[in-house]
Amino acid sequence: MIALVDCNNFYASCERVFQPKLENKPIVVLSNNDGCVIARSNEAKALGIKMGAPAFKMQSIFDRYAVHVFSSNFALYGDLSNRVMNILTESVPAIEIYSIDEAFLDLEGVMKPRQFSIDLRSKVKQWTGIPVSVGIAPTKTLAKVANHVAKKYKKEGVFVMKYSKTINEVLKHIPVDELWGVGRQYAKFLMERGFHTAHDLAHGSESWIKRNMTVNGLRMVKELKGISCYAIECDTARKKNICTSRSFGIEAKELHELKEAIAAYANTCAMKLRKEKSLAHSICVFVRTNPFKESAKQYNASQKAMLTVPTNDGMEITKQALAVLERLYKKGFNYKKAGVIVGDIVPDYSRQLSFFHQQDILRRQRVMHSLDYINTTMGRDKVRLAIQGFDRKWRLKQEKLSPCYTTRFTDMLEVNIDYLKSVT
DNA sequence: TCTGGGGTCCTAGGACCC
DNA sequence: TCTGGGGTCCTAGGACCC
Repeated sequence: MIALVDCNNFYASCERVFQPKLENKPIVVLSNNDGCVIARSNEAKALGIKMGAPAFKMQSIFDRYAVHVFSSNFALYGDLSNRVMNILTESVPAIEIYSIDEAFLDLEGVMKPRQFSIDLRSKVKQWTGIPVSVGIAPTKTLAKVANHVAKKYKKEGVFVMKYSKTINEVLKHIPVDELWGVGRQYAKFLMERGFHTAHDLAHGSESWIKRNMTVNGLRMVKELKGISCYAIECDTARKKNICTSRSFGIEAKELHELKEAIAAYANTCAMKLRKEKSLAHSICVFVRTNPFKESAKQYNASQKAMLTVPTNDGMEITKQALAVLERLYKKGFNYKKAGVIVGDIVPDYSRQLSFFHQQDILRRQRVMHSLDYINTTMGRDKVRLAIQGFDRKWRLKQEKLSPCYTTRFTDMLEVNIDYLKSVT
Protein backbone atom coordinates (compact mmCIF):
# COMPACT_ATOMS: atom_id res chain seq x y z
CA MET A 1 0.00 0.00 0.00
CA ILE A 2 1.02 3.57 -0.72
CA ALA A 3 0.23 6.59 1.42
CA LEU A 4 0.05 10.09 0.05
CA VAL A 5 0.68 12.66 2.76
CA ASP A 6 -0.39 16.14 1.70
CA CYS A 7 -0.15 19.30 3.81
CA ASN A 8 -3.47 21.10 4.06
CA ASN A 9 -3.44 24.55 2.42
CA PHE A 10 0.30 24.45 2.96
CA TYR A 11 1.43 28.07 2.55
CA ALA A 12 -1.57 29.38 4.43
CA SER A 13 -0.93 26.87 7.22
CA CYS A 14 2.73 27.96 7.43
CA GLU A 15 1.67 31.54 8.06
CA ARG A 16 -0.79 30.37 10.68
CA VAL A 17 1.83 28.41 12.64
CA PHE A 18 3.39 31.64 13.86
CA GLN A 19 0.16 33.60 14.12
CA PRO A 20 -2.24 31.26 15.89
CA LYS A 21 -4.74 34.07 16.27
CA LEU A 22 -5.45 33.50 12.58
CA GLU A 23 -6.99 30.11 13.37
CA ASN A 24 -10.46 29.99 11.77
CA LYS A 25 -9.77 33.22 9.89
CA PRO A 26 -9.56 33.52 6.10
CA ILE A 27 -5.94 33.64 4.85
CA VAL A 28 -4.55 33.91 1.33
CA VAL A 29 -0.96 33.81 0.11
CA LEU A 30 -0.05 35.65 -3.09
CA SER A 31 2.42 34.70 -5.81
CA ASN A 32 5.59 36.70 -6.43
CA ASN A 33 4.91 40.37 -7.07
CA ASP A 34 1.75 39.93 -5.04
CA GLY A 35 0.11 38.90 -8.31
CA CYS A 36 -2.20 35.90 -7.94
CA VAL A 37 -3.72 33.94 -5.11
CA ILE A 38 -1.71 30.71 -4.79
CA ALA A 39 -2.88 29.40 -1.43
CA ARG A 40 -6.09 29.75 0.56
CA SER A 41 -7.22 28.63 3.96
CA ASN A 42 -10.54 26.77 4.07
CA GLU A 43 -12.25 29.95 5.22
CA ALA A 44 -10.88 31.81 2.17
CA LYS A 45 -12.04 28.99 -0.13
CA ALA A 46 -15.50 29.28 1.40
CA LEU A 47 -15.58 32.95 0.39
CA GLY A 48 -15.31 31.84 -3.23
CA ILE A 49 -11.73 33.03 -3.72
CA LYS A 50 -10.38 30.95 -6.59
CA MET A 51 -6.91 29.47 -6.98
CA GLY A 52 -4.88 31.65 -9.35
CA ALA A 53 -7.24 34.62 -9.14
CA PRO A 54 -5.47 37.95 -9.72
CA ALA A 55 -5.17 39.71 -6.36
CA PHE A 56 -6.34 43.08 -7.62
CA LYS A 57 -9.65 41.56 -8.73
CA MET A 58 -10.16 40.08 -5.27
CA GLN A 59 -9.36 43.24 -3.33
CA SER A 60 -12.97 44.09 -2.53
CA ILE A 61 -13.56 40.60 -1.11
CA PHE A 62 -10.33 40.85 0.89
CA ASP A 63 -11.54 44.13 2.38
CA ARG A 64 -15.12 43.10 3.00
CA TYR A 65 -14.30 39.87 4.81
CA ALA A 66 -11.06 40.98 6.51
CA VAL A 67 -9.02 38.36 4.67
CA HIS A 68 -5.42 38.15 5.93
CA VAL A 69 -3.19 38.56 2.88
CA PHE A 70 0.45 37.46 2.71
CA SER A 71 3.21 37.77 0.12
CA SER A 72 5.02 34.49 -0.62
CA ASN A 73 7.68 33.69 1.94
CA PHE A 74 9.46 30.74 0.38
CA ALA A 75 12.25 30.74 2.97
CA LEU A 76 9.63 29.99 5.61
CA TYR A 77 7.69 27.44 3.53
CA GLY A 78 10.83 25.61 2.44
CA ASP A 79 12.08 25.32 6.00
CA LEU A 80 8.76 24.06 7.38
CA SER A 81 8.52 21.64 4.47
CA ASN A 82 11.92 20.20 5.42
CA ARG A 83 10.76 19.71 8.98
CA VAL A 84 7.62 17.87 7.88
CA MET A 85 9.54 15.71 5.39
CA ASN A 86 12.14 14.80 8.02
CA ILE A 87 9.44 13.42 10.27
CA LEU A 88 7.90 11.43 7.42
CA THR A 89 11.29 10.12 6.30
CA GLU A 90 12.03 8.75 9.76
CA SER A 91 8.70 6.95 9.90
CA VAL A 92 8.93 4.65 6.85
CA PRO A 93 11.62 2.73 4.95
CA ALA A 94 10.94 4.43 1.61
CA ILE A 95 9.59 7.86 0.73
CA GLU A 96 9.28 9.97 -2.39
CA ILE A 97 9.14 13.70 -1.71
CA TYR A 98 6.90 14.69 -4.56
CA SER A 99 6.59 18.44 -4.01
CA ILE A 100 7.04 21.05 -1.32
CA ASP A 101 3.91 19.82 0.44
CA GLU A 102 3.42 16.20 -0.65
CA ALA A 103 5.14 12.87 -0.18
CA PHE A 104 4.40 9.28 -1.17
CA LEU A 105 5.20 6.78 1.58
CA ASP A 106 5.79 3.08 1.08
CA LEU A 107 3.70 1.32 3.73
CA GLU A 108 5.30 -2.06 3.12
CA GLY A 109 5.41 -3.84 6.48
CA VAL A 110 3.04 -1.46 8.23
CA MET A 111 0.46 -3.63 9.97
CA LYS A 112 -2.27 -1.11 10.69
CA PRO A 113 -2.02 1.62 8.03
CA ARG A 114 -4.96 3.58 9.34
CA GLN A 115 -3.80 3.84 12.94
CA PHE A 116 -0.23 4.41 11.76
CA SER A 117 -1.38 7.38 9.69
CA ILE A 118 -3.49 8.86 12.45
CA ASP A 119 -0.46 8.75 14.77
CA LEU A 120 1.85 10.15 12.11
CA ARG A 121 -0.54 12.95 11.41
CA SER A 122 -0.74 14.02 15.03
CA LYS A 123 3.03 13.83 15.37
CA VAL A 124 3.50 16.16 12.40
CA LYS A 125 0.91 18.53 13.78
CA GLN A 126 2.46 18.58 17.22
CA TRP A 127 6.06 18.92 16.10
CA THR A 128 5.59 21.44 13.27
CA GLY A 129 2.10 22.92 13.59
CA ILE A 130 1.25 21.84 10.05
CA PRO A 131 -2.00 19.89 9.48
CA VAL A 132 -1.75 17.06 6.93
CA SER A 133 -4.12 14.60 5.29
CA VAL A 134 -3.25 11.00 4.47
CA GLY A 135 -4.72 8.90 1.65
CA ILE A 136 -3.88 5.21 1.43
CA ALA A 137 -4.42 2.88 -1.55
CA PRO A 138 -2.64 0.29 -3.72
CA THR A 139 -1.42 2.78 -6.38
CA LYS A 140 -0.28 6.39 -6.46
CA THR A 141 -3.26 7.55 -8.50
CA LEU A 142 -5.67 5.89 -6.07
CA ALA A 143 -3.72 7.27 -3.10
CA LYS A 144 -4.33 10.72 -4.58
CA VAL A 145 -8.04 9.96 -4.72
CA ALA A 146 -7.99 8.64 -1.15
CA ASN A 147 -6.19 11.76 0.00
CA HIS A 148 -8.84 13.90 -1.63
CA VAL A 149 -11.53 12.01 0.29
CA ALA A 150 -9.55 12.28 3.55
CA LYS A 151 -9.10 16.01 3.18
CA LYS A 152 -12.65 16.75 2.19
CA TYR A 153 -14.77 14.34 4.19
CA LYS A 154 -12.79 12.74 7.02
CA LYS A 155 -12.56 14.50 10.34
CA GLU A 156 -9.55 12.39 11.33
CA GLY A 157 -7.80 13.36 8.06
CA VAL A 158 -7.08 9.77 7.03
CA PHE A 159 -8.76 7.52 4.48
CA VAL A 160 -7.84 3.98 3.48
CA MET A 161 -9.02 2.49 0.18
CA LYS A 162 -7.97 -1.12 -0.05
CA TYR A 163 -10.63 -3.43 -1.48
CA SER A 164 -12.02 -3.10 -4.98
CA LYS A 165 -15.53 -2.79 -3.64
CA THR A 166 -14.62 0.34 -1.68
CA ILE A 167 -12.50 1.67 -4.53
CA ASN A 168 -15.31 1.26 -7.05
CA GLU A 169 -17.82 2.94 -4.77
CA VAL A 170 -15.52 5.91 -4.20
CA LEU A 171 -14.60 6.29 -7.88
CA LYS A 172 -18.30 6.73 -8.72
CA HIS A 173 -18.23 9.96 -6.74
CA ILE A 174 -14.99 11.40 -8.10
CA PRO A 175 -15.45 13.73 -11.11
CA VAL A 176 -12.88 13.04 -13.86
CA ASP A 177 -11.41 16.51 -13.57
CA GLU A 178 -10.21 15.77 -10.05
CA LEU A 179 -8.01 12.90 -11.15
CA TRP A 180 -4.23 13.13 -11.11
CA GLY A 181 -3.41 13.37 -14.80
CA VAL A 182 -6.64 14.98 -16.01
CA GLY A 183 -6.26 18.70 -16.53
CA ARG A 184 -8.60 21.23 -18.08
CA GLN A 185 -8.26 20.04 -21.68
CA TYR A 186 -8.74 16.34 -20.98
CA ALA A 187 -11.59 17.08 -18.56
CA LYS A 188 -13.49 18.94 -21.26
CA PHE A 189 -12.67 16.27 -23.85
CA LEU A 190 -13.80 13.43 -21.58
CA MET A 191 -17.01 15.08 -20.39
CA GLU A 192 -18.04 15.75 -23.97
CA ARG A 193 -17.71 12.03 -24.61
CA GLY A 194 -19.73 10.93 -21.63
CA PHE A 195 -16.99 10.21 -19.12
CA HIS A 196 -18.06 12.07 -16.02
CA THR A 197 -16.64 10.12 -13.10
CA ALA A 198 -13.40 8.31 -12.37
CA HIS A 199 -15.50 5.13 -12.43
CA ASP A 200 -16.62 5.82 -16.03
CA LEU A 201 -13.00 6.24 -17.05
CA ALA A 202 -11.79 3.15 -15.23
CA HIS A 203 -14.23 1.09 -17.28
CA GLY A 204 -13.57 2.73 -20.64
CA SER A 205 -11.77 1.09 -23.56
CA GLU A 206 -8.03 1.04 -22.94
CA SER A 207 -7.14 1.33 -26.62
CA TRP A 208 -9.41 4.34 -26.98
CA ILE A 209 -7.79 5.93 -23.90
CA LYS A 210 -4.31 5.33 -25.24
CA ARG A 211 -5.18 6.70 -28.67
CA ASN A 212 -6.68 9.86 -27.25
CA MET A 213 -4.68 10.48 -24.08
CA THR A 214 -1.34 8.90 -24.95
CA VAL A 215 0.36 6.27 -22.87
CA ASN A 216 0.07 8.51 -19.79
CA GLY A 217 -3.70 8.30 -19.90
CA LEU A 218 -3.50 4.53 -20.19
CA ARG A 219 -1.24 4.34 -17.15
CA MET A 220 -3.66 6.45 -15.17
CA VAL A 221 -6.57 4.16 -16.05
CA LYS A 222 -4.57 1.06 -15.12
CA GLU A 223 -3.71 2.66 -11.79
CA LEU A 224 -7.40 3.34 -11.18
CA LYS A 225 -7.91 -0.41 -11.61
CA GLY A 226 -5.30 -1.07 -8.96
CA ILE A 227 -2.46 -1.98 -11.35
CA SER A 228 0.58 0.00 -10.30
CA CYS A 229 2.36 1.84 -13.12
CA TYR A 230 4.23 4.44 -11.09
CA ALA A 231 6.75 3.25 -8.52
CA ILE A 232 7.84 5.24 -5.50
CA GLU A 233 11.00 7.00 -6.61
CA CYS A 234 13.27 7.57 -3.67
CA ASP A 235 16.31 9.16 -5.23
CA THR A 236 15.63 12.44 -6.88
CA ALA A 237 16.46 12.45 -10.57
CA ARG A 238 18.89 15.00 -11.89
CA LYS A 239 17.02 17.96 -13.41
CA LYS A 240 17.12 18.26 -17.18
CA ASN A 241 16.46 21.99 -17.21
CA ILE A 242 16.79 24.68 -14.58
CA CYS A 243 14.94 27.94 -14.95
CA THR A 244 15.12 31.19 -13.02
CA SER A 245 12.68 33.87 -14.05
CA ARG A 246 10.69 36.68 -12.50
CA SER A 247 8.14 39.27 -13.40
CA PHE A 248 9.32 42.75 -12.53
CA GLY A 249 7.70 44.90 -9.87
CA ILE A 250 8.25 47.88 -12.19
CA GLU A 251 8.54 47.34 -15.93
CA ALA A 252 12.07 47.68 -17.28
CA LYS A 253 12.83 49.74 -20.37
CA GLU A 254 16.57 50.04 -20.53
CA LEU A 255 19.14 47.44 -21.45
CA HIS A 256 21.16 48.05 -18.29
CA GLU A 257 18.15 47.19 -16.10
CA LEU A 258 17.57 43.95 -17.97
CA LYS A 259 21.27 43.18 -17.69
CA GLU A 260 21.09 43.38 -13.91
CA ALA A 261 18.12 41.04 -13.83
CA ILE A 262 19.54 38.54 -16.32
CA ALA A 263 22.89 38.51 -14.51
CA ALA A 264 21.12 37.80 -11.23
CA TYR A 265 19.03 34.99 -12.77
CA ALA A 266 22.06 33.52 -14.54
CA ASN A 267 23.91 33.38 -11.24
CA THR A 268 20.97 31.77 -9.50
CA CYS A 269 20.85 29.13 -12.24
CA ALA A 270 24.57 28.50 -11.78
CA MET A 271 24.11 28.17 -8.05
CA LYS A 272 21.26 25.69 -8.53
CA LEU A 273 23.45 23.72 -10.94
CA ARG A 274 26.28 23.55 -8.39
CA LYS A 275 23.85 22.46 -5.72
CA GLU A 276 22.73 19.59 -7.98
CA LYS A 277 26.34 18.81 -8.91
CA SER A 278 25.41 19.36 -12.54
CA LEU A 279 26.78 21.20 -15.55
CA ALA A 280 24.82 22.87 -18.32
CA HIS A 281 25.65 22.76 -21.99
CA SER A 282 23.18 25.38 -23.13
CA ILE A 283 21.82 28.71 -21.93
CA CYS A 284 18.52 30.18 -23.05
CA VAL A 285 17.47 33.74 -22.28
CA PHE A 286 13.98 35.12 -22.72
CA VAL A 287 12.38 38.54 -22.30
CA ARG A 288 8.82 39.61 -22.72
CA THR A 289 6.44 42.50 -22.39
CA ASN A 290 3.18 42.36 -20.41
CA PRO A 291 0.71 40.21 -22.40
CA PHE A 292 -2.22 41.45 -20.27
CA LYS A 293 -1.63 45.03 -21.31
CA GLU A 294 -3.20 44.76 -24.71
CA SER A 295 -2.75 48.41 -25.61
CA ALA A 296 1.03 48.19 -25.26
CA LYS A 297 3.41 47.11 -28.03
CA GLN A 298 4.25 43.45 -27.48
CA TYR A 299 7.60 41.72 -27.81
CA ASN A 300 8.35 38.17 -26.81
CA ALA A 301 11.74 36.71 -27.62
CA SER A 302 14.11 33.96 -26.63
CA GLN A 303 17.39 32.61 -27.86
CA LYS A 304 19.60 29.72 -26.91
CA ALA A 305 23.40 29.59 -26.88
CA MET A 306 25.45 26.40 -26.82
CA LEU A 307 28.63 26.24 -24.75
CA THR A 308 31.74 24.46 -25.98
CA VAL A 309 32.40 23.12 -22.47
CA PRO A 310 29.52 22.44 -20.05
CA THR A 311 29.76 24.55 -16.91
CA ASN A 312 28.22 25.63 -13.62
CA ASP A 313 30.47 28.67 -13.34
CA GLY A 314 28.37 31.73 -12.53
CA MET A 315 30.70 34.15 -14.27
CA GLU A 316 30.80 32.09 -17.44
CA ILE A 317 27.04 31.56 -17.54
CA THR A 318 26.44 35.24 -16.86
CA LYS A 319 28.78 36.29 -19.64
CA GLN A 320 27.01 34.02 -22.12
CA ALA A 321 23.55 35.02 -20.95
CA LEU A 322 24.34 38.73 -21.29
CA ALA A 323 25.65 38.17 -24.80
CA VAL A 324 22.34 36.54 -25.73
CA LEU A 325 20.41 39.37 -24.07
CA GLU A 326 22.28 41.96 -26.15
CA ARG A 327 21.10 40.19 -29.28
CA LEU A 328 17.50 39.99 -28.07
CA TYR A 329 17.09 43.47 -26.66
CA LYS A 330 15.07 46.01 -28.60
CA LYS A 331 14.63 49.56 -27.46
CA GLY A 332 11.15 51.00 -27.04
CA PHE A 333 9.40 48.18 -25.19
CA ASN A 334 8.29 47.90 -21.59
CA TYR A 335 9.65 44.59 -20.37
CA LYS A 336 7.62 42.82 -17.72
CA LYS A 337 9.38 39.52 -17.36
CA ALA A 338 12.71 37.89 -18.15
CA GLY A 339 14.42 34.64 -17.38
CA VAL A 340 17.32 32.28 -17.90
CA ILE A 341 17.02 28.55 -18.58
CA VAL A 342 20.06 26.32 -18.48
CA GLY A 343 19.71 22.97 -20.25
CA ASP A 344 21.46 19.99 -21.81
CA ILE A 345 22.54 19.14 -18.28
CA VAL A 346 25.15 16.52 -17.43
CA PRO A 347 26.62 15.35 -14.10
CA ASP A 348 29.67 17.34 -12.97
CA TYR A 349 31.90 14.26 -13.01
CA SER A 350 31.45 13.86 -16.75
CA ARG A 351 32.89 17.18 -17.81
CA GLN A 352 34.46 16.99 -21.24
CA LEU A 353 37.38 19.37 -20.94
CA SER A 354 38.50 21.48 -23.81
CA PHE A 355 42.16 21.34 -24.64
CA PHE A 356 42.72 25.01 -23.89
CA HIS A 357 40.59 25.65 -20.83
CA GLN A 358 41.61 23.17 -18.18
CA GLN A 359 43.74 25.41 -15.92
CA ASP A 360 41.19 28.16 -15.91
CA ILE A 361 38.35 25.82 -15.00
CA LEU A 362 40.06 24.46 -11.92
CA ARG A 363 40.81 27.93 -10.61
CA ARG A 364 37.31 29.14 -11.27
CA GLN A 365 35.84 26.12 -9.52
CA ARG A 366 37.65 27.18 -6.38
CA VAL A 367 36.27 30.70 -6.71
CA MET A 368 32.71 29.35 -7.03
CA HIS A 369 33.24 27.06 -4.09
CA SER A 370 34.33 29.97 -1.88
CA LEU A 371 31.45 32.07 -3.11
CA ASP A 372 28.94 29.35 -2.23
CA TYR A 373 30.53 28.96 1.18
CA ILE A 374 30.29 32.66 1.98
CA ASN A 375 26.75 33.01 0.66
CA THR A 376 25.38 29.95 2.46
CA THR A 377 26.97 30.78 5.81
CA MET A 378 26.69 34.56 5.80
CA GLY A 379 23.57 35.24 3.77
CA ARG A 380 22.35 35.13 0.23
CA ASP A 381 24.07 37.42 -2.29
CA LYS A 382 26.64 38.60 0.29
CA VAL A 383 29.15 38.26 -2.53
CA ARG A 384 27.91 38.80 -6.04
CA LEU A 385 28.90 40.15 -9.41
CA ALA A 386 28.80 43.92 -9.72
CA ILE A 387 26.68 43.65 -12.86
CA GLN A 388 23.87 42.21 -10.75
CA GLY A 389 23.34 45.76 -9.55
CA PHE A 390 22.70 47.63 -6.36
CA ASP A 391 19.48 49.60 -6.68
CA ARG A 392 17.55 46.80 -8.37
CA LYS A 393 14.58 48.88 -9.42
CA TRP A 394 13.09 45.85 -11.17
CA ARG A 395 12.86 43.77 -8.03
CA LEU A 396 9.74 42.05 -6.73
CA LYS A 397 6.79 43.66 -5.13
CA GLN A 398 6.31 42.02 -1.71
CA GLU A 399 4.23 44.29 0.44
CA LYS A 400 2.78 41.73 2.84
CA LEU A 401 5.82 39.63 3.65
CA SER A 402 5.81 37.81 6.97
CA PRO A 403 9.05 37.39 8.97
CA CYS A 404 11.39 34.46 8.25
CA TYR A 405 10.74 33.09 11.71
CA THR A 406 12.84 29.96 11.35
CA THR A 407 15.66 30.98 9.03
CA ARG A 408 16.78 34.46 10.11
CA PHE A 409 17.99 35.37 13.58
CA THR A 410 16.62 38.91 13.43
CA ASP A 411 13.16 37.53 12.59
CA MET A 412 12.93 35.09 15.45
CA LEU A 413 9.73 35.11 17.45
CA GLU A 414 10.01 36.68 20.90
CA VAL A 415 8.13 35.08 23.75
CA ASN A 416 7.06 36.93 26.86
CA ILE A 417 7.88 34.56 29.71
CA ASP A 418 5.85 36.48 32.29
CA TYR A 419 2.82 36.28 30.08
CA LEU A 420 3.35 32.55 29.53
CA LYS A 421 3.62 32.00 33.28
CA SER A 422 0.43 33.91 33.86
CA VAL A 423 -1.58 31.74 31.48
CA THR A 424 -0.16 28.35 32.43
C1' DT B 1 -2.26 50.55 -11.61
C1' DC B 2 -2.60 45.47 -10.53
C1' DT B 3 -2.42 38.64 -13.72
C1' DG B 4 3.69 33.42 -10.58
C1' DG B 5 7.46 30.34 -11.07
C1' DG B 6 8.97 26.34 -11.49
C1' DG B 7 9.09 21.49 -13.89
C1' DT B 8 7.98 16.75 -16.82
C1' DC B 9 6.58 13.73 -20.62
C1' DC B 10 4.64 12.49 -25.22
C1' DT B 11 3.77 12.88 -30.16
C1' DA B 12 3.98 14.30 -34.89
C1' DG B 13 6.51 15.85 -38.47
C1' DG B 14 10.63 17.05 -40.82
C1' DA B 15 15.36 16.35 -41.89
C1' DC B 16 18.77 13.32 -42.21
C1' DC B 17 21.41 8.54 -42.57
C1' DC B 18 22.32 3.77 -44.96
C1' DT C 1 1.93 2.53 -64.91
C1' DC C 2 5.46 1.04 -61.56
C1' DT C 3 9.53 4.43 -56.61
C1' DG C 4 11.76 0.13 -50.07
C1' DG C 5 12.70 -0.59 -45.61
C1' DG C 6 15.00 0.44 -41.82
C1' DG C 7 16.63 3.84 -38.62
C1' DT C 8 18.02 8.49 -35.67
C1' DC C 9 17.75 13.14 -34.09
C1' DC C 10 15.59 17.46 -33.40
C1' DT C 11 11.88 20.71 -32.62
C1' DA C 12 7.42 22.57 -31.72
C1' DG C 13 3.34 22.05 -29.62
C1' DG C 14 0.38 20.25 -26.34
C1' DA C 15 -0.81 17.99 -22.32
C1' DC C 16 0.04 17.51 -17.44
C1' DC C 17 1.98 18.36 -12.35
C1' DC C 18 2.99 21.35 -7.98
